[in-house]
Amino acid sequence: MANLRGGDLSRLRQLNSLTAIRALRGAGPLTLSALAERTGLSRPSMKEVADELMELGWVEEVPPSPGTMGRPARRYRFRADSGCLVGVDIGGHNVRAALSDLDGVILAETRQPVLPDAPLEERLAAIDRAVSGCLALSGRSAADLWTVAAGTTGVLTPEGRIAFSAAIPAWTGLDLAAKLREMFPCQVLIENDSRLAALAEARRGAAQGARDVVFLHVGRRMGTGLIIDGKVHRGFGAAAGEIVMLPEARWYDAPEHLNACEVVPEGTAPEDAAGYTLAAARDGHPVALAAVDRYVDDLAVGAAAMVLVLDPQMVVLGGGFSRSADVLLAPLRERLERACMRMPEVRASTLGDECVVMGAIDYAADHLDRELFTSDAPLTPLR
Amino acid sequence: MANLRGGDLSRLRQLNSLTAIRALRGAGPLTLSALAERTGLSRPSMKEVADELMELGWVEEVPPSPGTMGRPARRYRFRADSGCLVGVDIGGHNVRAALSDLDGVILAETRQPVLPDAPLEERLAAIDRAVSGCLALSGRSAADLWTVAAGTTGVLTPEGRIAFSAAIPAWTGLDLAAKLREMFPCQVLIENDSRLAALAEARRGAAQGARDVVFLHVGRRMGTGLIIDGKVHRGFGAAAGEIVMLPEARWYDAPEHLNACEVVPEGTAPEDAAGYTLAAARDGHPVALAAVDRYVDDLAVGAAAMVLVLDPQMVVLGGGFSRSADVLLAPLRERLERACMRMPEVRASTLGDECVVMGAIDYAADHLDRELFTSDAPLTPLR
DNA sequence: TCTACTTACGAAGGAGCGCTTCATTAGTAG
DNA sequence: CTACTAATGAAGCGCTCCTTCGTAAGTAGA
Repeated sequence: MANLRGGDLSRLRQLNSLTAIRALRGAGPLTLSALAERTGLSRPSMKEVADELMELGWVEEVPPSPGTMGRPARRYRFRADSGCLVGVDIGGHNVRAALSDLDGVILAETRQPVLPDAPLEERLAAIDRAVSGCLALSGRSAADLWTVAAGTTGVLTPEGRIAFSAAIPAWTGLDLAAKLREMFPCQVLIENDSRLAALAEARRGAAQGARDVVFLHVGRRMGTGLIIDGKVHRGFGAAAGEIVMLPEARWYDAPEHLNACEVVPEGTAPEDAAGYTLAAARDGHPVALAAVDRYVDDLAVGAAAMVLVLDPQMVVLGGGFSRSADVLLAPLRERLERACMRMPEVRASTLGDECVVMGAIDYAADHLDRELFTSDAPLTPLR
Repeated sequence: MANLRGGDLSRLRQLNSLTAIRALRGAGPLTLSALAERTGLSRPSMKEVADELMELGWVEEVPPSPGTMGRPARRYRFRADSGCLVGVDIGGHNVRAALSDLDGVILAETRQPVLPDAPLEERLAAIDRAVSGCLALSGRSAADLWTVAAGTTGVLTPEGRIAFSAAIPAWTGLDLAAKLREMFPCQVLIENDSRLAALAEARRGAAQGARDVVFLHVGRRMGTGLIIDGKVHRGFGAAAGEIVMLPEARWYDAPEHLNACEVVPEGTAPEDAAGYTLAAARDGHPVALAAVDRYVDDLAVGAAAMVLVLDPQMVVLGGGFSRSADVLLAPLRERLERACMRMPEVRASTLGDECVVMGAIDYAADHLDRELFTSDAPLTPLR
């Protein structure tokens, strides 16, 4: 029962303009005839719409494709380059950023290392450098920025404050949304990093095409992201997916099975320990295999809870340990098979370390689409 | 990226007609001027739309309201009576049905007792009697039926077959959707009963207005229903909410704590046992209180899992035991408070035994709305 | 009962948008 | 150079909504 407003002829024109933009975004440059066919409009009407969109700067003409029969047709394309979106992944050890055009096509990526216990200002400066780097690499300026979407570890509030972050001590309590709004003169969105990773996997990664996805971040810390009906599910208080808090789900201490294994050399840094165990398990070392078994036993409990609650089409394994998915997937599948009502597909992440920035870009693009296609306001001129 | 079709003037008229219907459904009979103001159309245009809707039978005129200044204004109302929806709750011991108009306003209700181990044909006959009864009570005929929505216990397939039902042995394997389609010459929808109860609570019960709701059916069997973003969440394989299958969630055997309590008199039928324990607990009987404590301990584990995964705005306690919500709510809240990241509101069901039929009606009404307001087909004449 | 006031009705005229039709134009193929 | 193909551009039509204005049908007060 959303919209009670009727419309007049300008509303119809607006609808048709948006339909044309949608068609162009979906299928590259199109001729007038192709556009008319796709939208169901007549050619003359389509022409008028296209002229108006050119006038406003949303669309531009490209040279006709040569070598066709008959008179060469005008071709139009959506000006995805008339603005840009930035995705930021603010992690403990790195700040990553990516810049894309309005279609979400990545144009530049940067990474800025930062220490987990670095003071607040230092991390914010790293964010600034990462974004500036992307702008420089792609030859854009801050004025071209339409949206900055940031993903970070920790529990967020619906307004974009950091309620708590174990990985980044200086982060807890920060009003990140406000800080970023000071830094960037554009729309700013904040989300949890696992949720953005889940979105990226659902849009361009292992779970492409699935509407309901459970993303499991397996690493030194456990995290999850839910995609429900194609959208990020954040929950009423932006606290969805925190099953790690439930002792009975056995997630909190699960990574210890890998860290405390005796195949790990004496004096290994805690963040590297699990890697040894997973590598040894791959080589068939029985002690390591037993540790992995205990780890997956625990992992499967929380995972089964999520699968039973949501019945997703797919489960995607991401995060640091998912580099060893070959060791983890089979036993995880086996345990889920036993526990679940209907077994979902279980896959390893295909996007790796860029998962979160990609998800941030997709999140920003989604937001833009919603603004564009659900608003009642007429299209505004660009530039 | 749903709709790539543009539209001509008839599409605009269609949009405005639907907007008018929506406005009329939302706010009773309206005068032309009021309608015009709400929809943003001019009065003359509104008149034309209204004339067309009257012609098609979707709208009719009602006598002007007397005692107003100025010339009396024509008033129009949506003809919610031009069709009807039926909701059916197929339980172990009863088949309930309710009939509503197209706005979901209940016009008749019936109940048909049936034995849990009754053969298939007998239960189907009870469904037929329950629905016929509603039609008779409201003076309608089967030809007025637009949609029949049925909720039943058990695990369903996405197509409306019964994959498994513990409560109704004869039910397992049945293609219920097909059977009901044979019986009723209209749209037929099948859903799990707990999901429909959840929908009813979210629309007209304890969780009114909440977009994300976890409904817990507590009784001799445990069940859940999820409302996410205002819609029933069924999952990819229609198996969402089956957390009772997970041993670590401690739901499966939870009711035993109440059944096996020593305050239950010797020889009590198993379905009545828990009632004694809950009643004794209300009276402060220490043994019963201890049993309730153990029960809620278990209940809270699965509930916390769902809350942590989804972060709903509200948790609603329904099902047979929710009649003793006064005994259960406080301890459940206390345990959730400890386990959860963000504490949702926890309330008792306000709809009681009619929960499922109401939910079925709401489900049918939702389906109708989607068909009406998202289709590209022009409005068809009624009658 | 009559008059003033209020509010809705209905008809007329105009503007915007999309449609169809048809002669024209700019290419390729032989 | 000619035939063929496919897009272009202009003209005319019909529909939907808009604004404006005189008229009609009630109530309130003298």
